[in-house]
Amino acid sequence: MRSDKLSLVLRQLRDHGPRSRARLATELGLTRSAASALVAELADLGLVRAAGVERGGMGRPGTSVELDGAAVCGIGAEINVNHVSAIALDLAGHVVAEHRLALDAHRLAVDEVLDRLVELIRLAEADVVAHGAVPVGVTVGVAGLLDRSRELLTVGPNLGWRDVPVGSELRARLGAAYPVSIENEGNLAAIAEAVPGDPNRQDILVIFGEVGVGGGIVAGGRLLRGHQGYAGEFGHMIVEPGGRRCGCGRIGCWETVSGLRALLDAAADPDDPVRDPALSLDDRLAELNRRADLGDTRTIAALDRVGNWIGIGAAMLTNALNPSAIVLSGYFAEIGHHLRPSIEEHLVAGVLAPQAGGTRVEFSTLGFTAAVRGGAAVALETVFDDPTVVASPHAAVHLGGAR
Amino acid sequence: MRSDKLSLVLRQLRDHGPRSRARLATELGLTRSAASALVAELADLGLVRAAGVERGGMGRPGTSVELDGAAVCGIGAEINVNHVSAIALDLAGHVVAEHRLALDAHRLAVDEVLDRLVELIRLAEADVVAHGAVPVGVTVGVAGLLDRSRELLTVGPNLGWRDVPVGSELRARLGAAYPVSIENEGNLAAIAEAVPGDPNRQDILVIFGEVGVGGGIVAGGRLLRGHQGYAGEFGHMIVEPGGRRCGCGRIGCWETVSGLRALLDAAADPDDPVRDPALSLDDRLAELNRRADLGDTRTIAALDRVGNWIGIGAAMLTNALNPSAIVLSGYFAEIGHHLRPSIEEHLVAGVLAPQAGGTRVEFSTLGFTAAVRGGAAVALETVFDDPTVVASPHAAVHLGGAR
DNA sequence: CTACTTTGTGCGGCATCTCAACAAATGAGT
DNA sequence: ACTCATTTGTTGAGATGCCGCACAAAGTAG
Repeated sequence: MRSDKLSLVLRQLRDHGPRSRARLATELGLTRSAASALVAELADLGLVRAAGVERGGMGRPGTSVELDGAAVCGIGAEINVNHVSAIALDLAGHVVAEHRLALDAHRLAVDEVLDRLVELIRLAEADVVAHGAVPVGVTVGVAGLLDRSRELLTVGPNLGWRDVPVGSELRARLGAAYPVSIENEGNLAAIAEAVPGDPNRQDILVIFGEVGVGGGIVAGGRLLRGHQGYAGEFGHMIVEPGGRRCGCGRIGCWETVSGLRALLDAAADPDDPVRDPALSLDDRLAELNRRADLGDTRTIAALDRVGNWIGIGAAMLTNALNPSAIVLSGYFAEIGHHLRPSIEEHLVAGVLAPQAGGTRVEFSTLGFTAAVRGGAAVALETVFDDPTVVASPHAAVHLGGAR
Repeated sequence: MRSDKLSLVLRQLRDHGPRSRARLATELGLTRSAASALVAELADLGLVRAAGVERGGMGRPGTSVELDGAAVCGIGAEINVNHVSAIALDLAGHVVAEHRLALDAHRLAVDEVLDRLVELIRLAEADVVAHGAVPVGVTVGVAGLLDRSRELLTVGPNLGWRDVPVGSELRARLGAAYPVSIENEGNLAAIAEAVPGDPNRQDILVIFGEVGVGGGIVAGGRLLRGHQGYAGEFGHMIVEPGGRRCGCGRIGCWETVSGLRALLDAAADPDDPVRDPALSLDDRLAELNRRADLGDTRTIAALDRVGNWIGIGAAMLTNALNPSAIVLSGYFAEIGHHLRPSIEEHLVAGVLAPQAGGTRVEFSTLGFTAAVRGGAAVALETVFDDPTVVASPHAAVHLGGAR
């Protein structure tokens, strides 16, 4: 009831920016009195504040109201092959804390990886509390298949994990009352790219490339999880029957022709220094960019080849989903400049709708923080769903769990 | 406000069947008094009625309440290459009227096709009124791409139509106040297969095969339309680069290997009687079924080949969307018995998630009424969104438009 | 300086939900 | 057979929250 309308107002401010009470009223179909009362309550909760005046032609100018992010934070975390990390975002999306630890998930025991992750979450939480904000929950992204309940990691090929009850393990470490949720990494990256309120970011397809290729689908502003939660495994669509063998055991998976390994195999001989495992991913990609910029034909051909395959796969998905944008993330973003022409060519060629249905090819600017940002956004969603949680005893439980 | 809770109760009855007021209250988080009042109001509107007693262990047994479909009807209609048709479904999903007219949309002018369709809609409407029900709107399915507003048919390759403002044309014929909406045919077929309340029918993929192959996606119980409304064009995913030329001008589209023409080309020589255009589609498929049952190797090989390709495409879509079921509709359903093994084989082989993510292969039982049923369901959704529309003056306008 | 427009707030009224009490209808126990 | 516990459905009192309206405040247009 009340919380429903509060939610409406808070979302309107998030999605469309600062505006006056009167404008909120007309846009949301409320009376000005109701809008005033709701804004007053949100102000009491510390979620909105005054933001100057709104001059708009004749009549008395309105006093603008805007989101006040400082009161609450959501925490996002990630378990990946080479690192664990955590981030805290306030309600307005500003970074309040960021922690990252490099490790080799393959070599360490599952328990140890989870312990390290929880340490980072605790650090982020301490930062949030020091910042004077209330942490409202944590969402952890995992590189693997999570079943419908999103508590059990069925299989994480790159981590080398199988049937790990990530949810209960984390709950045991963080406290049972602490709001913890688990989500696929690609799905979180997709959420991070979907900007609330932007009509061009409500139906998007995020393709995340590293060694593997994954991603997520946002449709109508909502994450598409599928029946069991396995949606978004684009990397294992079979696009080249009779092609190369994939790490998953199949032949011709999309990631065998568009993943990082495919690019390196095509661009460099086994003894090429760019393939030295000691080099960081960023350095390798910078070197490939440099070679392509200098006009090295082999590098350019390799980038074109990968771009072509990305375009072919993207076109299939676009026929099925008609997104407003395809956002390429992970390593794709680093070499986006050289990929764009070949991707767009195959996209336009392969999509039935004229002009490829208006789908634009974009490259993520979030780097490797995409998943954790998405996680924090998921945690914050509880506040937008019911703004009163900030004041409820539940919030005190969170702080209790943090100690 | 009120209509919101009424909507909640009405949907609960639709989704989970008859139940007592007390049960509605606990399931929906209301008090028994509120549930009683809401049920009384729905009964006044003629949307629910008593339905015997509900015995459940100790205590006083409850008086069950169920949906009363008879008061309102939604109308679905369809413009296809060989026919136009209309159907009327009451709130409980029962068929109240059904009309169909064979025609050749290619040879007739656009205006004439629309005139014929409107005649069928008027007939269905008259049946509804004679049945004592109120028609709440009509949704028309069209075999082609409809842009975001779903008023303009951008391109309908099989109809031979381009840039036809179907929405305004129908509104001009039916009356401006009459609630008309337009939707892609495959999308409506998908809605028809998604049964409200059934957890195994909330995330489904419908693949509709005739000469062309199309379909629709239902995710989380809601139709996925995509940014411009072009989602579900599975038939033009390019699965066989260097393969056969498609009617859309591209090469290797999925429908070139799984559409009706691909099956007939593989199963029969050009002079085979099964390819006689005078034969109905049903008769041709019955003949192919007969040959396969008798063990004709060429027919079986052709069916296997089509099944393999369907399985390959279905696997790609399943990796992306993880549906609970893939529903094969149109001509696929008629020969489903012979397609299933090869489809399932390729589905399990091509999907990353264990056991193909639990996705089941199913065949539609709705025949060629799928799209119109989906259209009627869309029209009825306005009643579930706000049950008070039945009593509002708006409903009177509908009747006025029908005269 | 006046007329007009628009914003934000305060107050009575209405609709709707909750809470508590009660009668009705059944099963369980003696 | 009778009583008691349990659950249902209804009723009335009270609380909550939104709407409609009136009014002061703060600007623009002429």
